[in-house]
Amino acid sequence: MSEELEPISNPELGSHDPSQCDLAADFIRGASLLQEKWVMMIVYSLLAGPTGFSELVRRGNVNTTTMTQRLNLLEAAGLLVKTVHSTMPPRTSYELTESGRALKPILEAIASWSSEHLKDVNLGACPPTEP
Amino acid sequence: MSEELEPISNPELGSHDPSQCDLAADFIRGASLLQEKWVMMIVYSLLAGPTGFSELVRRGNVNTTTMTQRLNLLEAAGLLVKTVHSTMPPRTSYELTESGRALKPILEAIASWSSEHLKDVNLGACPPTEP
DNA sequence: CGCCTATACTTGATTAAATCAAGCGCTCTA
DNA sequence: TAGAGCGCTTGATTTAATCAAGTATAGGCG
Repeated sequence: MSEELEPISNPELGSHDPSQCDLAADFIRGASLLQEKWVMMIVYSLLAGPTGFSELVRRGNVNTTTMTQRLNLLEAAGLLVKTVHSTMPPRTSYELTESGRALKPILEAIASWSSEHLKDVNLGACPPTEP
Repeated sequence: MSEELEPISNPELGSHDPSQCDLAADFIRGASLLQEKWVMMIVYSLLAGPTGFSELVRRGNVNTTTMTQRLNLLEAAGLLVKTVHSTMPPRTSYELTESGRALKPILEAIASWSSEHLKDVNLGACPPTEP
């Protein structure tokens, strides 16, 4: 099973200067990855430390099919590494690489941005999900 | 037509401490919005200044249906304002609010992060899209 | 020992979302 | 006056996410 990530759009976003294309292209590469559903959530969750598959599924309330796919994608992109501890009671753990950990300030910035600018836009996330 | 944004997951992402719930909840609110397809691209594009509908469609290579939906969502979230200049040669422009402009450092951080950590992961974005 | 639960997935069916294709009212340019 | 462009909307199609179920096996429990 191979996961492919296709770029989200053509290059010219704001700057039409070809010398600036790299900047826009960099942004597109990063944004294309981060805007994939669950990606930021998974990375955020892994900031706390290495985690197993089922634990990730439980935390994010993601179904296993999608989680497998996203983890493969993130591994291919070099954001995390999968370590198989034992094959047959399946016991795996996922851990961020340096690239993954480098996203920490960005994710924190998103959190503080939304606390400042998204106060009223409530989606009803926090309190009740488990009894 | 009303756009609804539903939260992407349950709360406990890394911290199980209820006093930290707000931090995680803030992150989820922000990430749920930003990971919507095209959202970051649109904001990035609008950083250059107010832009019309068709221009945004051309820049991002997004189809009009999705663009309308995303713009409504972003307007509802308070990231941009729509200004109708004339009703009947339809001339509208979309402009970032302060909330939207506050995302600039975050988007720039994403660009520089991917230039440092995503070099090899090439998606074939930049050069050819239009003949 | 045999029963039960848990892990890390895969496979196939269903549902939700994004994209394509086309069109509308209107005005400005050629 | 014919054609192109603007800012959308509607309906059909393609693509992606989610649900439901199953697999092999280790370890705890009575």
